[in-house]
Amino acid sequence: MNSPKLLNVIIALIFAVVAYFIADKVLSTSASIAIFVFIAAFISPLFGAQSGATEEDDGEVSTLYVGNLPYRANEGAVRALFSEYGNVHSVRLMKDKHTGKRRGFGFVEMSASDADNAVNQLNDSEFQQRTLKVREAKERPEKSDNND
DNA sequence: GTTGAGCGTT
Repeated sequence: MNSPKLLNVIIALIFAVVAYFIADKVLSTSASIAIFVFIAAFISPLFGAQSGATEEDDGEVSTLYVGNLPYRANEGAVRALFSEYGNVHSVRLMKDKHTGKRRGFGFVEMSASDADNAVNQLNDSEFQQRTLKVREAKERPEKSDNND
């Protein structure tokens, strides 16, 4: 199960240990325990969300390719736009790995049925005074969990 | 700080 939330949990754990050492150096020993409990309470919902599946799962999630996006557009606007046509699972705007500038295209993950509707509605449509190009993603499977 | 067809990252 590869999820970005898992990374947040690991970071939270490291942060808890670091906070424990810092609290142990600065504050007293009893207080350091309180810091650890405080951090533990912070990462508690993270574990619950991982084993509880609190997010709505429609089962089938398709990845949509969105091109011809304006450079001033952000993921929030794209997510809001696609949210009008269906349940948006995730929105990722691709940026250059060297400069960090937006390349003008991104990927939107949403339900298969809603995604098909969003493609037919948002494809060649006007967004931020620009014509959007919405299509199904060519590569990258949704199931990236292949372990022998 | 720029540009304008395209298919991507832990």
